[in-house]
Amino acid sequence: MTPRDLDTAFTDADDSPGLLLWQVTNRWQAAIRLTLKPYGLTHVQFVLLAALTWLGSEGPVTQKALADQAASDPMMTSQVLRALEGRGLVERRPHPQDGRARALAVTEEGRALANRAVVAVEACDAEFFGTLEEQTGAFTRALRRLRTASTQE
Amino acid sequence: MTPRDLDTAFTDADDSPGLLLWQVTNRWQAAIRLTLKPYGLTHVQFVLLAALTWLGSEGPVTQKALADQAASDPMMTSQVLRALEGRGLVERRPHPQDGRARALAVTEEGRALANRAVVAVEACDAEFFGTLEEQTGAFTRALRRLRTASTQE
DNA sequence: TCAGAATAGTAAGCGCGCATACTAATTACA
DNA sequence: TGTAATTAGTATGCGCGCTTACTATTCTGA
Repeated sequence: MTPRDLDTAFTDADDSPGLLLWQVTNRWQAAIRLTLKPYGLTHVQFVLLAALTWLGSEGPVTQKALADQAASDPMMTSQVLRALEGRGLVERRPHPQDGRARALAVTEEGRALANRAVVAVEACDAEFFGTLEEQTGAFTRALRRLRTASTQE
Repeated sequence: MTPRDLDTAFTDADDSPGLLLWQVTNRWQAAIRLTLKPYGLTHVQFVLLAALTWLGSEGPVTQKALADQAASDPMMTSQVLRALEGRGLVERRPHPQDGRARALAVTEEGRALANRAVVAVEACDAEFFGTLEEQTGAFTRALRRLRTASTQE
């Protein structure tokens, strides 16, 4: 197929890294959604729960700190954490030092769920990116470079 | 930082290709959104308008055919095309052969807008993926492989 | 000390991506 | 030919990603 009415530099839409990135991410999201369905978690819920579990339950973690760690925006973080709190997976106490902030903590149930779900997610990722074989490292490195580059702008 | 309470295979979250893919795509979407703002187009609107312009205005193009070409889902396609029709960028006539379908056509104004916007989008992509330099080809190939692999499942 | 700037968190709202369900028209097949 | 299966398109609804605007609290510096 040849474009007649569109002045594009690409012969085929399959050569556009942007479009491909978009399509691949949509498919990856669908795979993750399917994987997490048995655990009753959405992707963002899983990411925040896992990140909070990662950060540990000793020091008081604010929503801002969690959002930074998970690269999630503050609004989404606030909304999802309240949902997780409603399910008893997370606690949101007032922060001892900062009156504006929340002191987050994973419950025992939340930690257990995170650890069960993370196994499934990593298996899903391994399957999804498995087709890259020995090029997985280069692909991951490229993604890391793109992320930091677009942050600097 | 070391995970104490999460049993993960990754030392750092930056090693997960899935998380990186998600973050990079979010930043790319933000860049595209900013680029298309002066043209009054969202990303999906641009993709569908450009794809329809690409397909040409001679034969009757159905929404299904356009959705397949653009890898957009039928619901989104329907909704966005009605918005584009409201702005006079697209026409949605009844299909001459198939009573269920719509015969899509770009208006002159729509074609002109698509051609102006595509320049900006390709410049945005060039800037965004420019940091990959000579590895851009390998990156694009990896994305293409991931897309087809996840389709087969 | 105290007024202004910065920060943590939330409300409301918009467009996207997708799932489910439905209507109307077409196609396939017995 | 007539009925079943398929297909094009749309309504509804949910969660995501983000923007704007707002409150309450903390920090900063004259």
